[in-house]
Amino acid sequence: MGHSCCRKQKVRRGLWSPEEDEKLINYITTYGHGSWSSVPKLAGLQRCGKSCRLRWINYLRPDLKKGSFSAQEEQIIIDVHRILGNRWAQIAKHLPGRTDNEVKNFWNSCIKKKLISQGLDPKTHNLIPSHQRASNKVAAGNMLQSQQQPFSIITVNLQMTDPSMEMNPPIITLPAAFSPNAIIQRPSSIQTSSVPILTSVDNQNPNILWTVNGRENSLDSSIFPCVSSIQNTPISPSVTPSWFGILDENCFWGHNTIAENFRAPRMDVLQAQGEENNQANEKVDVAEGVQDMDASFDSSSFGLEFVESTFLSSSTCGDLGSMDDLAWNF
DNA sequence: AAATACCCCAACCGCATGTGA
DNA sequence: TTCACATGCGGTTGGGGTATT
Repeated sequence: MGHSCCRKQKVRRGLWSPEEDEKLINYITTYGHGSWSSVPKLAGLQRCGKSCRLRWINYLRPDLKKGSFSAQEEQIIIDVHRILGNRWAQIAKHLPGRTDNEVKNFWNSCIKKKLISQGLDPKTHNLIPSHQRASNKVAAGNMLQSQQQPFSIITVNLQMTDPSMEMNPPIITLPAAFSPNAIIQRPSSIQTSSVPILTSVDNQNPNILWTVNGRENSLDSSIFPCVSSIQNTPISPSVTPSWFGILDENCFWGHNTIAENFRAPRMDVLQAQGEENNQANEKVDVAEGVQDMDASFDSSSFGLEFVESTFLSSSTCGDLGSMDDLAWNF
């Protein structure tokens, strides 16, 4: 089969020779790549444009970082992958000099195994239950620990204090005691895109605005002029979320202090479901929502900009000099 | 020393999306 | 609006190197 660009002429395949590399480097450094499809002809290469592009991006580019990944880079990959899943190109953007292919290979050859050896599911980053680790089987119908906990109802109450709300997203503060299985209600008047960040709760240190992966971000609340609040009815006050955000139009998601992801559907969604089911079934729906978290994580369509902003804020903690990294591009 | 298994990673493949005629 | 082509992305493959038997 081959690429459409390869059918027109005979093309070489396989590993690149030093001579081919030299030709490509000479051409691109002199003329730039312009249209990749015309590069091989102009550079005197019997390769397809796609192959040239890949070779340049993954290997020949002068700004590439050579050598093995540092521990810090590895941690960044793990952190971003936890949020974005297998979006290698997005992950690589957080690692200057690294390519998506390189990150992907490193993940598949090293990190994946490391996580598994630590008892973590490399897809979800959740702890693999011991019985699954032993048998590598998922018992149908089994519920995670977090799913078995009771849930409470939380109402997000945003107070718009700034007319430039859309440009300055609000902080949402959480009550000290907050159940990770809470149902969170967002006022329908608030668009998802305008609520990009939610703050965390730390019972021990109320001054911390939010934390990710146990790291603290001492962000100045003045950055986010809009103030809001959440009221809830805690049932499981011993567990507080370390962070959470918006998954999509229908639900929130987050991560709690017992290292379990949770997902909370919107109240109005639940109510719609409740018209068909009785109250008992509604609780099951919530549990299933949490269970679906793992499956939906990779393919979810929540705002990447938000996620990246959140990640950058966390990964650069202690290095928060550049607040540009925290820009909200909504 | 030879055969085999395993691992890493460069490169390829197919699909999705973007762009311009 | 449609079509063709270019580009970008993630999954997969296969060759070469290394470890093990």
